[in-house]
Amino acid sequence: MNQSSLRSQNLRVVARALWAAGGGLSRAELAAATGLTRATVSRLVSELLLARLVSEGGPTDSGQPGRPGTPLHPAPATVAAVGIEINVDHAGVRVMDLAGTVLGERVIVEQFAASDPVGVLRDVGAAVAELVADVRDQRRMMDVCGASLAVPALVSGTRLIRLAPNLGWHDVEPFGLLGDAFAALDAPLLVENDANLQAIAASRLAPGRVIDQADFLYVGGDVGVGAALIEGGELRRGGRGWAGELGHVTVDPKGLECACGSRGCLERYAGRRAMYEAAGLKMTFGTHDLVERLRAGDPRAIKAMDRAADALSVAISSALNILDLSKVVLGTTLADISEWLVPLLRSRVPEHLVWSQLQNVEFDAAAPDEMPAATGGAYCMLERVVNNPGDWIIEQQERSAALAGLPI
Amino acid sequence: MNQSSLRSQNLRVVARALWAAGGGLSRAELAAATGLTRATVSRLVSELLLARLVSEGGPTDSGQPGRPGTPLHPAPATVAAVGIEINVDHAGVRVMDLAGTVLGERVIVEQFAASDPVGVLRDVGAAVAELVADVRDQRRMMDVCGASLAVPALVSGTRLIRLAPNLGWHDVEPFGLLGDAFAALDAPLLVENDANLQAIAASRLAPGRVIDQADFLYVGGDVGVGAALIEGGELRRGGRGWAGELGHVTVDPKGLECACGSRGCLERYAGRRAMYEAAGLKMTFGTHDLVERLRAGDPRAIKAMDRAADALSVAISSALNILDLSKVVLGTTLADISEWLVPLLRSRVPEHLVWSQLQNVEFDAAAPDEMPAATGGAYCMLERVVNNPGDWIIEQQERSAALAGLPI
DNA sequence: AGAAATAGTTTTGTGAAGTAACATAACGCT
DNA sequence: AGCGTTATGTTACTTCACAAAACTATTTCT
Repeated sequence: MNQSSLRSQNLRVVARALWAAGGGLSRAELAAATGLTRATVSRLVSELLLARLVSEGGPTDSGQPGRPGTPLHPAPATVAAVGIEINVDHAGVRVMDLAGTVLGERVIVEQFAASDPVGVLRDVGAAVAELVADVRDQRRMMDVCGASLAVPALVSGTRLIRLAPNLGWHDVEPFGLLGDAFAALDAPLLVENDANLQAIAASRLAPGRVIDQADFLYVGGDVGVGAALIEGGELRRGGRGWAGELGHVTVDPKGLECACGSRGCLERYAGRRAMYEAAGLKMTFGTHDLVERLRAGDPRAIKAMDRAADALSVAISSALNILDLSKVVLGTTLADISEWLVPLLRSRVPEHLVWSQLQNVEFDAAAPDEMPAATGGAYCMLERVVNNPGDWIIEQQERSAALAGLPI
Repeated sequence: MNQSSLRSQNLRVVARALWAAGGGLSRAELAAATGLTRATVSRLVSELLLARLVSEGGPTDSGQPGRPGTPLHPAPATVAAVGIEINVDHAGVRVMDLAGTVLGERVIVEQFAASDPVGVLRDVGAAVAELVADVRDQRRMMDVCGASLAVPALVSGTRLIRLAPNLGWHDVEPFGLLGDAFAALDAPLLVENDANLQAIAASRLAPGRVIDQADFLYVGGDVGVGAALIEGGELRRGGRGWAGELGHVTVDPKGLECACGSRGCLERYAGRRAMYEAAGLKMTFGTHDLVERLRAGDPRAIKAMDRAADALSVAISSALNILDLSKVVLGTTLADISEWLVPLLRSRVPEHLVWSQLQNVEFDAAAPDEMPAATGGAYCMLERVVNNPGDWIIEQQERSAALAGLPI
């Protein structure tokens, strides 16, 4: 470490403090929050202002004596990220700025099961480029700091989709397939498992603004069951990013056969397809049908849900025993039926826990969001900037230097 | 962060680089390894030499032209840590220096099941003080930088034993019970679950010297089954330090009843007690009897082991799916029978894994060690010094100032 | 013996944050 | 309105850690 890394470290500390508070802090308040002196904070803030990552608010009437501070905020609509999600029954794109404001979005309801990745990604890439152009037209100017692509898949590194059984994709490298218009954005792309990004969305109110006690197991269900681990507000990806594969945890070694070759996988009981089959329903977009049946008290639906709860209890308790977590957040399909599911889990999960005498388990449903994985992905890319403002500033300087070097 | 934290950060970087290499690096080599300049490394090393954390070796005949470098080593026998472990059938104490050399040890073979924590801890504390005094007599001088106490228990924070079913202890705070002679050492005490510390021992060759690819699930068996997670050479403790409770993961929801109140817990099949019962053996110290029967090809023993392997396959695969780990290290009891166990696990575990097509699972037995948890605990306390040499130096200065202020 | 090569030290320079004083801008009292 | 009080933000100067470069020391090779 040298002095310049000290500087960028403090730049980061200041930025994180401002984002964590959701903005509205003055320089003096930031100094108090970070332990740095007002002079140092002033200098760092002026750099963030120059880079247009932060903007100054109007003076506030505090009612206190003394010179009022100028509140600072994450800069609106100057730097933005694109979140993309592709799932079995829909795709979605969302553009979000550093403040967490959604600048624009598109949803495409369509079946992507057994689809052709080349065509799908080309269309999605074009839609992204169009959406970004629209947003840029409306607002004055906007830098795209990154894009994320959420897929129900095992992803290798941050680029390669190894296996997406429910889409019928394997070994797809999306970056090249999103097309020239997307490439022209010149934004880094993060390819990531959808449950991982949904979990990030569930742990934050806005980019860099982690909710209290953000240590939980996220369980999101769709056709399959995906899970992810949040510890201290951070996603635990595991070595290859495949952590949280709860869907194929064995809940009954003598149970139902699964497409994966094993027996008694959680997915065969608590996946959306499994529950719909057990409830005698036809698969459609969303969970409207199942919720309606449950609300009506349909015995087959209730039985399907009960069986799912049993399986989930075993798998979730295993995860909690292994990970030492005491909070579970349900997302997507499972959030939709949480009204019925959570009471069952609340009574059944502790039966399997070593420490149920010492600590309660908390169950929660994630806030409703049409495209939680796109949201989480956008958070990720925005936080790359907030967590490394120094790198972003240098990158931008290089970019504008390159532009100046190549006159139009 | 300020300049002094920059300094201590670099002190740490240098110390970690030296320890990671196992010593023997010259200042110039350290500079190359850390990216700092030779001048800076020189200054930092002189500080470490002054604090007696590092010592200079004799000149080496490299055969290369140019002035030969002076190799630096972790200082032997100047700073040491005490590792203590208490388990069902034995207790052990080990004193280890910064180089990883065992300066002295004691083993007490005795039954501690349903024991009185007050008496046990008093005796152990006295044994520790005696051992340290012995070592100090032999060597010139020695600072004790910390002590660790490993117990088969759920530990809260780093002090309180909440629940140790197999010892019959609950809500014990060991620090005060280890006695005045122990307190006179004036060393911080870390109380920790035994499997956690065994896993640390399994991930290192010496203090601060992490083995390659130190990402694994450690599974250690004794009366119960304990597990722990090592990721990137670091222990993942979970929020309360209870991570890795594999022993009570449900491997069969309709299985055998367990003392914990649940059914089909792993421990009921793969714990030492369960295996001994199934093999028709009487519990004794160690696993000698079981190993002998297995070697002789006794069918009951083989069947017991096979049933354990089945249960372990389910629990381990759940853990690997959830954590995205692809390596398992077996310790203690399970390491003793790994010759028979590992081939079974190698074929059965992948059946339950989502990514078994994409990645192999590696199984290993931990290196034999009479008291792995004491070793791991000593590593922990020694690494506190290596990872924060600046803090240690300040602490020592304060200590000697206090001594000077209170003349004998 | 002298050149080349490498190790470690010394000196000087740079840059980041701390310190302290000051300018600025509000409130409140007389 | 005028003045003191209080808090914010800025400026000039100091401190300190690391970088750069020159220098000394010690070895091998020719």
